[in-house]
Amino acid sequence: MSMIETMDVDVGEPLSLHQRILSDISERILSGAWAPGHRIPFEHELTAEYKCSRMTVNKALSQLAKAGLIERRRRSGSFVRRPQSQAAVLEIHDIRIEVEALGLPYRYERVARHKRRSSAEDRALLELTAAGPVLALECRHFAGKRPFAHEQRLINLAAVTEAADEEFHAMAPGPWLIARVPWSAAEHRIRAFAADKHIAAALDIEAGAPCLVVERRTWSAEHPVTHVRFTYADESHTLVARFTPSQS
Amino acid sequence: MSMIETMDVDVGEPLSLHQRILSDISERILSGAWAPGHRIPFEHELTAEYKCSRMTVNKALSQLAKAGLIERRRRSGSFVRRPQSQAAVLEIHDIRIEVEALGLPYRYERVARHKRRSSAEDRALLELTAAGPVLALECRHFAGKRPFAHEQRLINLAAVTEAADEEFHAMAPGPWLIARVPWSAAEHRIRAFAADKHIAAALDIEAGAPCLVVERRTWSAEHPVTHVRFTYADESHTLVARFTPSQS
DNA sequence: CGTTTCGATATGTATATACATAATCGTCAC
DNA sequence: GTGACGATTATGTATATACATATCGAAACG
Repeated sequence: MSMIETMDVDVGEPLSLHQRILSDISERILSGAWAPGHRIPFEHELTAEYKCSRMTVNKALSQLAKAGLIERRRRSGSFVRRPQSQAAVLEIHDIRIEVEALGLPYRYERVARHKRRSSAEDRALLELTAAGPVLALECRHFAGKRPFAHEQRLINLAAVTEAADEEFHAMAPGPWLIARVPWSAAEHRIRAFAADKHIAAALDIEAGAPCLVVERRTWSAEHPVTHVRFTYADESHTLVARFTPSQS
Repeated sequence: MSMIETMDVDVGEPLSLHQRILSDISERILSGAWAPGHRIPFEHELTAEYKCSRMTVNKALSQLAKAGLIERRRRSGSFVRRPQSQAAVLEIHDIRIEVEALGLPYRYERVARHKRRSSAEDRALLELTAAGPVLALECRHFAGKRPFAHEQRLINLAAVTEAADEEFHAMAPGPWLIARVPWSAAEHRIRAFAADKHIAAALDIEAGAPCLVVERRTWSAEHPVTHVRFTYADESHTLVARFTPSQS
């Protein structure tokens, strides 16, 4: 307990053994040391290398397999996989958060609200099969004095009955829904769009200006909940999606 | 073995026990039966319910925790978490695949190729700190007779030396790189853009038309590899991102 | 009354073990 | 040669067990 502290092992945090195996192997794969197709050591070899039981190694390798980094074949071993499709994680934040991240004051405004029996168009947007009551909303989100985004939303009242009595004067429908309805699936469509007259007026931009449009459909346990279309005013507004191979 | 087959249990595939626990619980959470904040049964209770060992239950719950559906607290139990940020998975396919999925013949064309010492702009795009050789490429991707996408790419030759001698006449740089360089991280930026003269000419569209632009930066084990900007011609071109809570 | 200590409890991690399952290899009979 | 078949091998799944660790709550104590 004197000078032996000079060991150059960087302890950092005390990683659990199975996490150490996991990060060891993913690093070797991602650095290219183990190229795609390479057979990684058998469980019993790793058992020896890390001096642990097969269960621990197995848990780590199973996780790597689930993350898509390796492929496991019985009797043959485990092999480094080539990433097939570039999948990136797109974080879609609440607009208030986005605006406040820019350091600007956020303001919300409800433009219109209609309760109606779903039209054919409504049903197409919500992917509803049967007719039923829906709530149609139109809102604006401001960053400082300027309109930041325009929101057109449909809520399936059969799935969210409490929404029928909500005016959405003070609270935006997004956060309101998130707080109430557990959502099990969502689909986003992203595209470029030339502002039409209505949108241009609402966002105080020129007609024909390119806008980023994000449409989201949300389900809660098989039931369509809501469809929303956000149109962003700022031409330079960007969405960011990252891919970093799943670690733990 | 006669009429007892009328049991309304849908067997489907023989799920492993721990997968059954997993999907059971996630369904109860996503359907709202167990609301956010609800304490789910203790491991020893689930052990009794499913008549299995604690290890099996533990494995399933740990997975749910990693997927972010529940939060585990020692001594207190496991609780349903409120989804905090909407994260969706964006699949970014190779353009050839995208075009062929539309049922159209795909064609690739290299427009320009320059090898040069990196400019300040190049370094900014690649997030390079030091100067070094880069390869700048400009390409077009066709769907049938019409231009589908325009590609502007920079390759960091310090990281991918073999690219220096490649002409990219027949093969697009995307698949070429994928086949050679293991990438460990990628960042995508998505935005709407009004076509300038150069892009409009390359894509055979009108100047000022709204285009979807996807920029991707790729790293391989800490080294910047490539930066690419795709500009899509078709105004109705959409990216799709899905979120479905991680199952297995 | 406040603080400290300690036991109970639920999860976290690892082991040794067992048997199932899939795939490959070698052998042997035809 | 070749086709069938059993042995071998690596992974897949589950169990019982053990001990570590964080934390809550209640009893003990100043």
